[in-house]
Formats: sequence, C-alpha cells, structure tokens
Amino acid sequence: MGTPLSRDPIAEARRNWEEHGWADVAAPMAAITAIMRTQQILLARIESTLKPFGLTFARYELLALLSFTRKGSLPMNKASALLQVHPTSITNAVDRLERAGLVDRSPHPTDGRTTLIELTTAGRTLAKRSTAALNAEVFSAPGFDPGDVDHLIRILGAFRRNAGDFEE
Amino acid sequence: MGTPLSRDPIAEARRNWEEHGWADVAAPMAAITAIMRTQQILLARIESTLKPFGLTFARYELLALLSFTRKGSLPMNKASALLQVHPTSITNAVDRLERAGLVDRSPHPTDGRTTLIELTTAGRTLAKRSTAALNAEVFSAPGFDPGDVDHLIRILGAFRRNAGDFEE
DNA sequence: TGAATATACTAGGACATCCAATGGTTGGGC
DNA sequence: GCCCAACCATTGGATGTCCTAGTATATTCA
Repeated sequence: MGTPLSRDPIAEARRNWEEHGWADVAAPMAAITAIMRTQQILLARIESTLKPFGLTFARYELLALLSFTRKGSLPMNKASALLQVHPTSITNAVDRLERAGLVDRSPHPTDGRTTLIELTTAGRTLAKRSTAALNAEVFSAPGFDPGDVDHLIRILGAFRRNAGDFEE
Repeated sequence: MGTPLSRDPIAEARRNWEEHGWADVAAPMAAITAIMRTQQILLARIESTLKPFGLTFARYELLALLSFTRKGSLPMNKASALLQVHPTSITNAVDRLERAGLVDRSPHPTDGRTTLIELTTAGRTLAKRSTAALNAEVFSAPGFDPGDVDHLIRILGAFRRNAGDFEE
C-alpha cells in the first residue's frame, strides 16, 4: 500500500490518546489497533499465496476443515460453528466451491433440514497442495520471534476463552 | 453466531497440523489463526458500539484521524497512507461521510490533483462522542490481562516493523 | 518547451461479511 | 396425532476491501 512511514502510526495514535486525557485506555487502544493491522498484513500474505490456486482464505478454511474430517463431509451448520462465521458466509463459500468442482452438496440422510458438504477428489487434492503452499510461504516464516509465538497463543487463547469462543 | 464450543477450535487445528507431519509450522499457524479470530471478535465489539452513531469502524477511523489534525483537514492520499488502506477505500468512506454531512471535500490550494477532506462541525462533534463511547465500552475493558497488553504492543510492533509498516 | 513519466482520485467489478426476512423441516408438549 | 416453537439454509440488501483501468494534473528531462 505504499512506502514505509517514518513513524509508527499506532504509537502516534497512542500519543494522541494520552494528550487528550485518555491515558488510562491508551495502551489497550494501541494493542487493539495493532491486532487489526497485523491481521490485515497476515491476511494479505495468505490471500496472495492462495491466489494461484483460485482460492480465497474463506474458501480455503472450509476446504481445509473438510479435509480433516474422517469422511470429508460436514453439515453446513457444523461448518458455520467450527469456523465461527455466519451461516450466510458458508452458503456463499459453498456456492463458489461447488461451482469450481471442489465440493458437492448432498441431503442429510436423516434430517431434512440440513445439507452436507462433501469434498470431491479435486477438492481434496487442492486442499493438500494449497496447505503445503501456506506452510512453505507463510507459516514457516511468520515474522514473529520464535519465543513470541507461544506468548501470542497463550494471550490470545485466554482472550478468546474470555470472549466466549469456547469453554474448558 | 452461536454457543461456545466445547473445545478450542484453534487448538484442534494445531493438533491436526501436528498429526499430518507439519509440526514445525503448527505453532505459527495457530498464532496466526488466533490473530484472525481475535480481530473478528474485537471488530464486532467496535462495530456494535459505533452502530448507534451511524458509523462503521472504517468511517470512524477516518473521522478520528481528521479530528487529531490541527486544521481538521487532510489530503486523501495522506489519509490512505496513515490508515494504511487502499485509496479506493478512502474514496468510499469519504463518499458516505460526506453524504452524512460529517466531512466536506475541497480542492487543494496548490496541487490540482489532490482533494482535501475537511471535518464539519457535526463531524467533529460525532468524533468526540463516538471516541468516548469506544473508550468506555471497548478499550477500558478489552478482555486482556493488563500485563499482556504491553506484551502484545511489543510483539505486534516488532512484527509490523518487520513487515515494512514503518521504520526506525 | 514538449513529451514521457509519476501522482491523485474515481469508476466498475469481484469477493466476503453481516443483518433481516423467507420457506421448509423437526420434534416436544398437549 | 397435531401444532407451534426452534432450527436450517437461502435470498436480497448494505458495507468494506482490493483490483484494474481511466481521467486529470504535476513533474522531470531531453
């Protein structure tokens, strides 16, 4: 999106907060803004790696999830819950994956309300290849200090549990 | 989006990675996925707080940025650089803010190519009120352990500098 | 000075996400 | 056995982001 800035814009924002009398919330504001920006950078890298495969991150996530199930199939509402996105996003993703021949829709054998998503052979192959690409190009050199990775997992895990993502 | 899951889906994904022989990248994968999910949760909170003001996060960011400048005005390309989003996203946001009477567009006095975004009185007022709401409802109780906030700022700051966001 | 290049904004298209509303399907309570 | 609340997937509309041009203005340099 352009050349590097001479100063960290988030540190700048933090200073603005402190100067306006909001010093008590300046640090959390900076942390939250940093998460927003970090997500943006990581998403761009992932999308760039997936582009040659004709996949977006949303569609990749669904494909990968299916590839990890025993039968390569999953009810749509289950996918929605596990990926933690709205049912409409699943509908959208399945529409496109189906049109690309990577998954099929089939009726649930006993519950007439639910639809099963099934991985095709082409879908399973693409899941493998795109995962290998992500591992090689993104996850193997994420840009974090190795020691920081565990910190992040712990801090964000606590946050997500706190936010009601999961229990335990 | 539903009820809490019984197990952490990201820890689950990490196990899948390890079982498939990708143990060397399983931890970074988990960290990156956790950042994605955390951003999603935080964004939802922010949007929910801004909704009563008729603002989205993208429009709020622009409004807040303008409110911190001396004159309450900024060239569009400057806004694009500081917020680190595509120029077209700025065009889109200014279109809507202008329609809402919160900003005005005016020609740059010396450079005929650039357009200045100017905060209106209504825009300045709304920036103040919506910032107060965010401080009260989101930033004052972010859901992180207080000690973790500084960790996050440091880890993500290093990552962003590494990614070329800024220098120094 | 005049052509080539660089910069700034906008227009249109693709994709993802959320929300609200709709139409089937199930299953528990009476 | 029947009815209605709960559940499931889809559709349509609004918003945001990025990409690919396209138009206009500035700047550079031969």
